[in-house]
This record gives sequence, structure tokens and C-alpha cells, in this order.
Amino acid sequence: MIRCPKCQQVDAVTKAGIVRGKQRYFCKTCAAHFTLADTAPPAARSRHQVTIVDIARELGISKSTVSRALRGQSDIHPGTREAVMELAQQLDYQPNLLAYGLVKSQSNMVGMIVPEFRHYFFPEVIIGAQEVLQAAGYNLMICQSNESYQTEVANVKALMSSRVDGLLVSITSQTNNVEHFRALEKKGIPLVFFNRICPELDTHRVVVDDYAGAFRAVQHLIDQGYRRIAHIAGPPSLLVSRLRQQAYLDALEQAGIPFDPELLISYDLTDEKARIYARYLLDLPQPPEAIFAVNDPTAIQVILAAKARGICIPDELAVVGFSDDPISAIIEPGLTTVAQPVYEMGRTAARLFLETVGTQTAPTTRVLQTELIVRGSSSRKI
Amino acid sequence: MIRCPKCQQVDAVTKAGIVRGKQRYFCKTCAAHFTLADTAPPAARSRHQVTIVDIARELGISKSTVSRALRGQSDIHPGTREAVMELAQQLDYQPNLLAYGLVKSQSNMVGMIVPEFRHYFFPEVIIGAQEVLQAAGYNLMICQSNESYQTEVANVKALMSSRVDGLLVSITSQTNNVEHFRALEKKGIPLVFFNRICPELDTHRVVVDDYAGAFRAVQHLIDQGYRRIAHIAGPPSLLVSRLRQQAYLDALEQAGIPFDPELLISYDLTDEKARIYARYLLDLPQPPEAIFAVNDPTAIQVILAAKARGICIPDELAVVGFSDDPISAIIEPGLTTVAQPVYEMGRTAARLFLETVGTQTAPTTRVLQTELIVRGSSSRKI
DNA sequence: CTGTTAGCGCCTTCAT
DNA sequence: ATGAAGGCGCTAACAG
Repeated sequence: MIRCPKCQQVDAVTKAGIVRGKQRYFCKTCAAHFTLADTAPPAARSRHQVTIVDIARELGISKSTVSRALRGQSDIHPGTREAVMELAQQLDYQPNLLAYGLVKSQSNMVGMIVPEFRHYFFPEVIIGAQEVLQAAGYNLMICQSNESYQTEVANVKALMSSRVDGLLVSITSQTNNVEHFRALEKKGIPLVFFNRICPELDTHRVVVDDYAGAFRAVQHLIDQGYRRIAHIAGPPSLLVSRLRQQAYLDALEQAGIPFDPELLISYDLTDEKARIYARYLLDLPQPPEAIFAVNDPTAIQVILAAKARGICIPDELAVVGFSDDPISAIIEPGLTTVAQPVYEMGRTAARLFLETVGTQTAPTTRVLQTELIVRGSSSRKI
Repeated sequence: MIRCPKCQQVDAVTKAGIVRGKQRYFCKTCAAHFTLADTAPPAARSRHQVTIVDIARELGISKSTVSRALRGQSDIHPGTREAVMELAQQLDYQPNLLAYGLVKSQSNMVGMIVPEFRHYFFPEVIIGAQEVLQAAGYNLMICQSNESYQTEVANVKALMSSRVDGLLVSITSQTNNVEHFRALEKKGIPLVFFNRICPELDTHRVVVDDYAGAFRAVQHLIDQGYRRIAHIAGPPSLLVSRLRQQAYLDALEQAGIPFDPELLISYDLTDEKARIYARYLLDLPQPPEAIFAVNDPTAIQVILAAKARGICIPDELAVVGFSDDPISAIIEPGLTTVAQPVYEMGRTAARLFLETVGTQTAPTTRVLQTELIVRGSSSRKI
């Protein structure tokens, strides 16, 4: 039941031997030979995007020539090139990246996995990364792991299925097992961690000097005369948490302030828990004079809780955060915070990927610097 | 120079006729026939992802069978299915979505174009959309148009090249020409506008009742006793701007308050300009008693400018925004605002896409409701 | 300068 | 229940 591409008849068609590995047919009505490739009716391809074959057929040339012309390769007759370009334009031809990716085994996509993007931090990183990637011809595929290890694994698998050319990731606070990342290394897929890195994995990394930033922050509180200083830390599973916490401990020790375990709380970074622990600290029989929070959203909750209790900041309580979320400058009093170059972090991660791809560079760690921004939440002089 | 896949020899190979359209070869050393397909050396495929062919070869079955087994199709011997599944697991096989997409001509990706995602609104929409899309097996590809028409067009092209199965978009304030969207319609690609829609395009839409929300907001100001009410509007190119502005005018008229053109400013929604116009209004010889801003970021700038001048809110100036950005509840005084279900808007847009895809439903417009949230910026009773 | 062929990884008839 | 073959759209040798 082969149908002739010209007359659409079925009965008049007979087999006519194999030529170049293709079964040929002969239509007695049209008196013409054809192969199965010819039988794809233009009608059947109704709502399909235009392909180089469409252009080739229209122009009566081969699809290779079209391909070459489109890519602006050498060895092309200027005339044909122009003709191709013009028709492509006219037909609104868009190259099929799926096909391109299949043959080149590269998708021109890079994946990004972030734990959330409700707060300022991650969206800003994304903006930075996307800018440099887009300029280099890459598209970004963004996944939210929602702080869930399971989801993170699923995200990695999904991105691998899409054959992303590389991955930029900030791990969840639940990520203990890193086998899903090891698998990537084996497959030679560039992996760049930023902010929340995997210390046990020897890959590219972009971080800030968390220890130095946090140390500076606590030191600032001490300089302002605060002694009883609490710290609301992130989960110990995250290196950033551990570093900032260690800096807190070391700064206290250096100042000769004894550490009170009651004043150190580590939590899972959910807004809800932040509220709870902020209140808990403020309601302590002997409440802290200052609180250094692992990040700005946490510090904001502390300020809100304090204000709700009529506690005067910074006279009765000082607060310091981390990251310089725009809210820090808006809330009253302004939140003293350790600013990190978030946007730059995204750009750097993306650049690291670009440098790596293809040229298998050795794992690099880029450390960006922080800056303490003093506002009203920790100082009366502002 | 054909190399035998078994013994790797070249000299012992001779042609051995064509079978089923494929040139066959015979190796005198191995005494075995093979075709070119067999000659792909496993060595050469060093760092490549595992494919169904790898699994098939390992198991000594055909790739069709592997394909069927993997997809859990009928007609498969339970034994082979298990064997395939197990090996796939063991080899960490991930189906190649590029190949899958190519053959099915669908990518399982949907594109999203937003003007920015620095503020609360768009990230929140993305979160909502991504949740329902992910659950349905789709991945999201997000682009920022940066309020640039050129970039928007480029984004559409890029997403088309990636052969996204649909598009969720909020247009830029510069989008006057909509031909790039018309092209999508012609190709039958589901298109859902949200928030910033294209009135001239008959597609799916998700909006809130902007007019009603804005009217309610201005009415509230009038109820509170404010008469000289200004409006900082968005660019007239956006329907949301026009609707909110019209509501402002109508609410004034209904209350019998004469419209003062000096008090209506429309601007391009950049933070910088927001600051400038906020100051301008406050510095007017006869400044407004209240300002209704097109969105929360604008309103925030107004509050900041007022505070910088020592103007007391709400006694000397009332402020109302739109969207209920989380900052609204944090800033002091709290910002009265028209809350819109942002997260739900994302979910709805995604659902609309899912309903459409495949089943060519008629263009639908979903209108979500707003709610006026009264805070300290417009009322002393709070 | 251009056409031909093979193949990327997968799905889908069509045979067996 | 399984294999063989063709094709999705494109690039990449290899012949001319």
C-alpha cells in the first residue's frame, strides 16, 4: 500500500529494485520512480516547523548546502547563500536545537539547581549567571530543590536527561549523600558549586569568605560594646553555616567572652522556624544583647520579633545579618549586614563553567570578598 | 578501510553484498559478517552517556526491545523487561530527551518570558508555574526580556529553537509590535499571557481584575478623607497600567473630586525613576495628600522618599501600592496594598497551558480576584 | 562549490 | 515477544 507522491494513487505502484540501499518504486500512472522518502506528503507536515529540507526542496538544492549556507561556512556560492538566507528569513526558519544537540551531543543548555528562590539571594545569582551564559549562547534551565534531597536528585536526573552541558548548583541542607554529583563527574559534565558547596567533592566552586565576613560581623558587635551575643546559625550540614558559626565562636574567644551554649541555635532556615527561635531568644530569662543571624531573612525575623515586643534596637538589642538583602536597607532600623557580591557570584559561576567546558581545567575555587555594612540595627552613630 | 568490529583488523575485510538495503562486510579472520552499524567501537564512545543501544548490546537483544521494556509497554517478556530495567539502573541510564523530542516533535519544555525577576512578583509566578509543570513532566526555561522589545523577540526565537511545547509570557513595556507572537499562533504553539497581556492577541490569558482592585484602593483613600490624591502610573503601553489608571480617574470622578493632571505621572517602572518621581511629587508647591502607586516597589520608593523628608505617614501623606510584596508588611508604616494571588497566577497559567496542549481549546481568559490589605500607610486605625 | 552518505538516540510500523 | 528498518532534523566526512 505505497502511495505515489504525485498522483496519490496506490494501485499503479510497483517495486523497482534497490538503489543506493533504498527501495525504489515506480508509478505506472505518473511513469516516475520514487522512494519512500518522497512519499512524506507536504500536507501531512502541516503544523510543523520549517526545516532545512523544506528550504532545500524549495530551492532545488541539497540540505547539506542549506546547512552550510545557514551556518555561514566557507565554500559556498554567494548566490546560493543569499537565496538560502532570504528564504529562511521569509519562512521564519528556526534551527531545531534538539536535532543540533543530538548530532553534536551538546545541548547548549546549562542546568541550575537552587534550594529556593523566594528570597533575594538566589534570583540575583540567577540573573548574574544567565547574563553571561546567554551572551555565550547558552540557555539556563532552573530547578528548585526546595531544600529536599530527593528533589535535588530528581532535578539532577531531569537535567541529565535534557543533556545539559553543565550544572551550577547550590545544595540543599539535607544533602548528605553526594553520589548523584559523583555520577556527573564520571560522565565529565562540568559541575560548579556556588554558595552552598560540597566540600567532599573536588569540583569548581564559587564562595565568599564566609568565615572572614562572619568574624568581622561579630567583632563589630563586640566593638560596639555588646558582650552577650547570640547566634542563630543555619543547619550544620551546610558548610556556610559551619564557617559562620565557627567565626562567631572564634570571635568571642578572641575577645575573651565566654561562650554560652544557650545563645547558639541552629535551624533549618525556614521563615517559620526563624520566627520561633527569634522569639525564644528574646524571651530568655537573660536575653542576649545582640544577635548575629546566619542570613538576612533570619535577621529580619529577629527585628520584627523585637519590635513586636517593644524592644528598642539597637539600644536593647543589636542585630546583624548576612548578604545585604535589599530589605535590609528598607527595614527600620536598617539592618547591619555582611554584603556579598551575589550578582557577581552568579557571573563567576557561569564563567567558570564556560572556561571549563571543552578544556577540562582543574577544579578551581573562586573566593569573593564580603563587606560589612553598618546600619542602625547595631550602631547608634548611623 | 573498514575495520572489523571484533578483531579490529582492516585488511581481512571484504564487501559481502547488500542485505536489506545495508552494505554487508565479511571478515576473513573472524569469519563473520557485519554491517557498518556494528563497527562503532565502544572505545570511541568513551565519555558518552549510556544509550539503549549500549543496553541492547550488553543484553544481546535489539534496541527496539530495550525501548519497549523501558517504556513499560505491553508485549514484553517479563524476564527481558526485568533484565533491561536492572541493567539500566545499574548503568545509570537516562533517556536522551533531545532524541526523544526529535522523534516525537515535542520537547517537554515550556518557555517563560518575564520582563525582570528582581522583585517579588515574577519569581513568585515562576514558583507557581514550575510546580504544576514539573508535576506534569515539563521543564521550564526562563528568559528575562529586561523590558526590552528586542530581547523579547530574541527570547521567543531562542525558545522556538529549543522547540518548547508552549510559552508563558508577560510582555515588556516596549512591546508594540506583536508579530513574533502571531508567528507562534500560526505554528500552533500554545501561548499563555499572564499579568501583562496583549489585548490585540486572541490567546489564553491570566489576569487579576486590575480595574476593580485599583478602584477599590483609591476609594479607600477617599474614604479615609484624602482628597488630593496622586497616581504614579506605569507606562501606558501596558494594559495593567491603563486599567489601574482609569480606575484611579473613575474613582475620583465618582467621588466628585476634580482631576489634577499635575498629580498623574506615568513612568517606565525602573527603581531609579520611581525615586525621582516620588521626590518630585513630594516637592510640589502643593503636594498630594495621598499617592496611589501602580505597584509596590514604586510605593516603597514613595515611602522612603517621604521618610527622608520627615513627612509623616499617614498623617501628612497616605500611600497605597499594588501586589502585596512581602516588603509591604515589613516596612514602617506597613504599606496598604492591593493583594493579588501571584503564586496562583503562575499555577493558573501553567494549568491553562496543560489544558490546551494537544486539545486546541478556545482562548480562555482567567480573571483572579484581588483583595485590599489596609496597613498603616493609609490608616491610623491599624 | 555541491551532493551523498552515515549517524546522533530514540520511537514506530512492519515483519517474523 | 522480538528484530529490522526508517525517519525525526541536523552535521560531518567524503566524493566529485
